[in-house]
Amino acid sequence: MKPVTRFAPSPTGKIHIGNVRTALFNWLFAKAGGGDFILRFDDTDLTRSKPEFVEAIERDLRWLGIGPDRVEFQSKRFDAYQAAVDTLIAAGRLYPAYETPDELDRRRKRQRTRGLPPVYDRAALKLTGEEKTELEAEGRKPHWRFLLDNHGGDPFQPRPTPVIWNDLCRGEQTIDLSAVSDPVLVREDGTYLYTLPSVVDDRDMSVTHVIRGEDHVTNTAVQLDLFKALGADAPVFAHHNLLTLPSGEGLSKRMGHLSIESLREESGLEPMTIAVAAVLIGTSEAVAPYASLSELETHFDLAKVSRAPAKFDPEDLSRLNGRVLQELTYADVAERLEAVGADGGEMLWNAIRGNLVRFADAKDWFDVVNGEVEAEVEAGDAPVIAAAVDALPAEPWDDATFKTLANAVKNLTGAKGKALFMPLRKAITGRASGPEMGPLLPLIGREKVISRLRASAQ
RNA sequence: GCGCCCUUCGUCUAGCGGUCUAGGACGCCGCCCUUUCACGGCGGAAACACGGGUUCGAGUCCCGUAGGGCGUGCCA
Repeated sequence: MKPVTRFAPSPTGKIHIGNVRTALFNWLFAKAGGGDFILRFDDTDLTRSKPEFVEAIERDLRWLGIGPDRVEFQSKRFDAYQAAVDTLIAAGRLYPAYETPDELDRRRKRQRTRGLPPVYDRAALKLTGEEKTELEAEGRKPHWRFLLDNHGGDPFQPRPTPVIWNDLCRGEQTIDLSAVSDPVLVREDGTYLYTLPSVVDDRDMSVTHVIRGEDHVTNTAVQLDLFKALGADAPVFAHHNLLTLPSGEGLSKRMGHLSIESLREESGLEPMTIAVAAVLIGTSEAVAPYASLSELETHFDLAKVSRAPAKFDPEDLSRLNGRVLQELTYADVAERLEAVGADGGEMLWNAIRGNLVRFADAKDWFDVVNGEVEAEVEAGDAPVIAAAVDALPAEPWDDATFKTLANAVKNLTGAKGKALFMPLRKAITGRASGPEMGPLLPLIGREKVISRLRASAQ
């Protein structure tokens, strides 16, 4: 059976590398199995969900190369959720409760101070018909809780109720449902809470594999019970470890400069840099500069994901980016170079790609080769530069011309090593560091070289 | 507080009782290449959280301690 996976962000903000980890795990898993990837917007919270975040998330994913096979919106599926609610009520698995959030909060605190797990005591289950009528007469509206399976025990004396599944990342998992509160599925106002739409959608959309962060493991136990209550086959689950910053804090804390949007636009990183880091950190695979998602796919394996949280240092991203850039061929980047006015041909790309940290740096080198440069040379450099003017060979030039020039200057001035090369590099490129001079020199051409040397010899 | 998970070089990790004088990757350091900086090539330093068991033998199994993550919501 072809796998069907989904990524279900709520469009209430921008996504970061942790979200991309989940999205890519799902996308890669689906593609590796020849299946489909669904982008499903969890926009049941109509007030917090914003169309601009829908767009931003789609844009970020598209930029990364993650094309969804289907896009779904939970806000369009309320009928299906209501049908599930009716089914559950008819089955006696959904019951009305009337406590206010304040009451529940106080109750939890009391349990906690007594050293008890803060599990809902199912008091609402004891309400008689008259009591409910009375409460509603007072204007109270119920919220609805899903009655978790107890293995047939007394609901007020829950027995240990292990829910067991084989997790593709974590191996066999066991969660005791008797330590979990009956989850609220429907609010007073009739809106649905995460758990219900998630399960109903996974069922209706034939999702075969749910791959998500380990913060969902308890949810999975509950959802497995809900699948069963709805008479649906449950998908296979996988819970990957979470990424943290070097300080140990979660990624969402510093969303500002770590959103995908900012990594793309402010930091100027390559999509594959983000993808490789997002997928491979926290696994036993080495983080390596793969050139495409399909190449990444061959190194991706849920079983290689660690069970411990992994530290991720944003500082490492720019170095990785340089390695990614270095792997790109002229054919890979020709269009992009053209678009930013930095297309100096294959020779130039090959000359500079080993020295780029960000793609935008290519434009700088294009300008070094084709535009004007301003050199900062020291007084002591003048003799070497002056000698270079005299020694400049006639064209045609090739990669060896710089060596010829350097030797000639060496003979004229006696300068050697750094004292020979740095003045020439600085005068000709306006930079103290950069790609090898050999390939660069013929690209700049004699005319520009000589005028730059003259300008610096002053 | 309670529950679940986790703890090997700076970081990500391999290791599933003897083959571990603990392997790889990134980073770091050095050397080479380059008569330059960088790129590249080669090499080096660098770790089993702690304490008890079990065993002929423990990084590997068990218990405890410490530390970390997650959960414990009418958030997702």
